[in-house]
Amino acid sequence: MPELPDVETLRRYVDSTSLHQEVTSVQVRDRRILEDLSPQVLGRRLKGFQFEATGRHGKYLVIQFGEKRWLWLHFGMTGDLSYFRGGPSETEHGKVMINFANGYLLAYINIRRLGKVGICDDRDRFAEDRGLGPDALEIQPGQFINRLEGRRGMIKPALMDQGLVAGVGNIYADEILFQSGIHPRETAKTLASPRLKELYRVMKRVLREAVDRRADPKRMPGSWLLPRRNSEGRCPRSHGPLKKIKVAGRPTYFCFRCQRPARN
DNA sequence: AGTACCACCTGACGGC
DNA sequence: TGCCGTCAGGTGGTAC
Repeated sequence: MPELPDVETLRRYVDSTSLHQEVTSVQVRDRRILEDLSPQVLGRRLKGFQFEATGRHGKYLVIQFGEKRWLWLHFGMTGDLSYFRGGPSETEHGKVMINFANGYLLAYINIRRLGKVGICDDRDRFAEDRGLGPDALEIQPGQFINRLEGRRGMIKPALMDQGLVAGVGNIYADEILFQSGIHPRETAKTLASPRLKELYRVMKRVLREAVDRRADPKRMPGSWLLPRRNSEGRCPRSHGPLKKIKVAGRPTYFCFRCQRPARN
């Protein structure tokens, strides 16, 4: 799941469920999820504190629990959160369970365990320390164009490069390129600045609309690629069959009519 | 600088 | 039914 719109949806979920209640204990079912942190230290740091505020940078969710105390979560490909009343045993794939004084708990779920959870004390340096570029919903057009133009590589991997722009993953990269009419293998260098500006606008619009729809594929507009992103899918504009290729090792869907590769 | 490939993981699915 | 290969919305490392 978790690209920017999914993580933003999870952030709002935490806001609406888990703030301003005392943490009574923490269980860690799989310590490999923790980055440079033992379950004991995590429990000790959180116990007695309350979650006060949330933030997000790209695909990272951060939760403040004190002055200069932040819990950060990355969800990998299969991460999720669930807030419920009951015992931690009720979530088979819950890897980190945070128990609150009201008897509810917030479970960090991750089937494939390709995610990480950690603690940091400097929110302002978080993105920099992890080598993340500006958040895709915060980045300014000039910044975006500067970061992409002149690159010799393909546009799709550039769009997904978290060091350039943070938040776009495989699914939304396909959507953004589709709506921009850009072939995923096009080199960034061949995209003149007006086209990059258009790409920027489409990126923002797609991500905002996806957030508005709570990142739920069933809610996405019929004009989007996302709901048809499978081997039988057809382009919502040209009605031609979607092509499936690998770009930078990732499955990539596009419409060969609407997304013509530029001939240099 | 860019690319290709591997590794980390588990579960779902199609083919035989 | 059951086994097996392949694939999946992420990232980091390595080698060319």
